[in-house]
Amino acid sequence: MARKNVSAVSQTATSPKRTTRSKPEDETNDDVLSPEVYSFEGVVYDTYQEMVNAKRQRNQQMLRDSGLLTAKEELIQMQMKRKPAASQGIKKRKVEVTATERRKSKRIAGIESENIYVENESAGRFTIASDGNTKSTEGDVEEKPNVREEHYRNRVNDGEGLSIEQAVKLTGSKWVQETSVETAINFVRDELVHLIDRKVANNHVSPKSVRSLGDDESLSEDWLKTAVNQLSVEDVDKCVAKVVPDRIYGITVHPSANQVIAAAGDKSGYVGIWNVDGASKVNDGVHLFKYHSGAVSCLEWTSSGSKLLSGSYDGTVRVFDVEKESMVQHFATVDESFSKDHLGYGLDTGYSFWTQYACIDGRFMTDQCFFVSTSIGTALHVDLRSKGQVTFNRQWSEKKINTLSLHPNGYSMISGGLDCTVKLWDLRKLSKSQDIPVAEYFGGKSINSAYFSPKGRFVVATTMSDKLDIVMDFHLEKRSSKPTKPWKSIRHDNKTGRWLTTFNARWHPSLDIFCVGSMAHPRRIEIFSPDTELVRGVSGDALTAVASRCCFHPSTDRLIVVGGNSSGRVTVVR
DNA sequence: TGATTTGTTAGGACT
DNA sequence: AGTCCTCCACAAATCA
Repeated sequence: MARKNVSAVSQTATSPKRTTRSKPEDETNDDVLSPEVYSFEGVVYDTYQEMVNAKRQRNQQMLRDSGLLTAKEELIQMQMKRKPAASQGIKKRKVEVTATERRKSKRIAGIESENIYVENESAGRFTIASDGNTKSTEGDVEEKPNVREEHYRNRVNDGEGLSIEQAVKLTGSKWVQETSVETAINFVRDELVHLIDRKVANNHVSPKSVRSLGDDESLSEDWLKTAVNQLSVEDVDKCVAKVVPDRIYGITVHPSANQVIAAAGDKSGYVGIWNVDGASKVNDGVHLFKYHSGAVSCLEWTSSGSKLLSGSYDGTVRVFDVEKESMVQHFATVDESFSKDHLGYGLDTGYSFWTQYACIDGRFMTDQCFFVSTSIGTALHVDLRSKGQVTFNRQWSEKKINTLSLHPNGYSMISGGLDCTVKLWDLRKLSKSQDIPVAEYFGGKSINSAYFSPKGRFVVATTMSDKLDIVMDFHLEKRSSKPTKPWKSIRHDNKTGRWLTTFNARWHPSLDIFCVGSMAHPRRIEIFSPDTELVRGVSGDALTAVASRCCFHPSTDRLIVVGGNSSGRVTVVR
């Protein structure tokens, strides 16, 4: 029907050339506005309908050619074919269902409950306030639940150290198995203790990973490229384990050169340690503890590997001392109802206060000095060595500070948080009045995290404006009116939504590469190097969920990355 | 102005 | 296979 019109190249759909021709009989419309020639892409059609059909065909073809349809299909397939979650790791104990009768509400019947308390009711029903006020946020709940609140802010205790047995038992009947306490104690005594680097612990020698900085010829760019390209996550049975019950907020790897011991902290205060290659007949290598009552956002081993520091939203910093077999409380924020002698006295300002971040002060080879940031924009330094005191407590922001990072020079520190800026501070020049940052980097939106690279050349900031911003030599910035510009800005979807822990790009402890989770399909963990073009997204059968928090093993002989997801599973990439 | 609500988002547990 | 639950994440819009 269609005639090829060779001379119609100039005829476009927007400027049809009008010519007269005889109308088909069925077309009775004499309206001058109706086009008399139905031309589309150089082809003249007899009827309007034919032209429309041709146009539709063209559009269909365009859609097919674009690959959108197959991409859509693949996406659907991907979601349909979603693999079941890896079963290795902690398991809920099966609760025998013996009840044959339907449960009746004692509350509705008006019967007082005895010895029952709300341990952790989901939000929207009961909010258990820290100061002992129990407020129901829903109007239909008239009776207040019988809440047992033995400890300040619902913490696990009032500050005493916990034994391994206690920490295991606190995980609750849901998770504790008959052999849990025994296997955990054995793991600490037979494995963890032997992984402590005595030279580092006793002689204050820098750990191996730091010592090999830059001088090692084997760490060439080629080596790095090969190592990164060799990373994989394929074996579901070996690479993934459920380590904690809830969403992972904090993750780290033990610094031992030969073993992979991953530790993860979750939203509700659990800490799980996974001896990745240490599965036995009685235990699959995962040991679960609970010694916090709020999200464990930070986990960090001392460089000798003898202590695991944990910072939690519950306002406490604890240290799992492998040799003492104890989870010792190092720091706890309290309000003014406490004694003034209490370390952390008066810091807790109530409702909207919590401790967001904690990290070891890298200047000293000890867990006794650490930094803490808070939801109200303050940054603290605690030194337990001499008098055991808060060395400084500075208001560095109007809003929450998500991370702190100290430059290897020992005095340049950056803070990043909801005020959308990465601020540079000089710890030698903290004024008596209000601190003014040396420099500021504006990230557009909130800063999820900002860290100095191991040698301090770069800062990588993960921002809510969907970028990974790399700033070079930020610590050298001087006070000036010029805003700091990023050296590189990598587009990166950081919209994790409220069910997923936010992304934090984190450096290798001694190499200039960093890892970060990703929303991309298939799920992957990304590795970037700022000064080379090295970029890799590692995906594989074992990586089925978004790894919100990732970190590198300190080894420079081989690369190992661990990632934690929103169901408490840890994935090992190596 | 501060307070409150809503949109976004993924994964597993349960029925 | 489908429904429910998560709800100290943050941004933007709307309310008081």
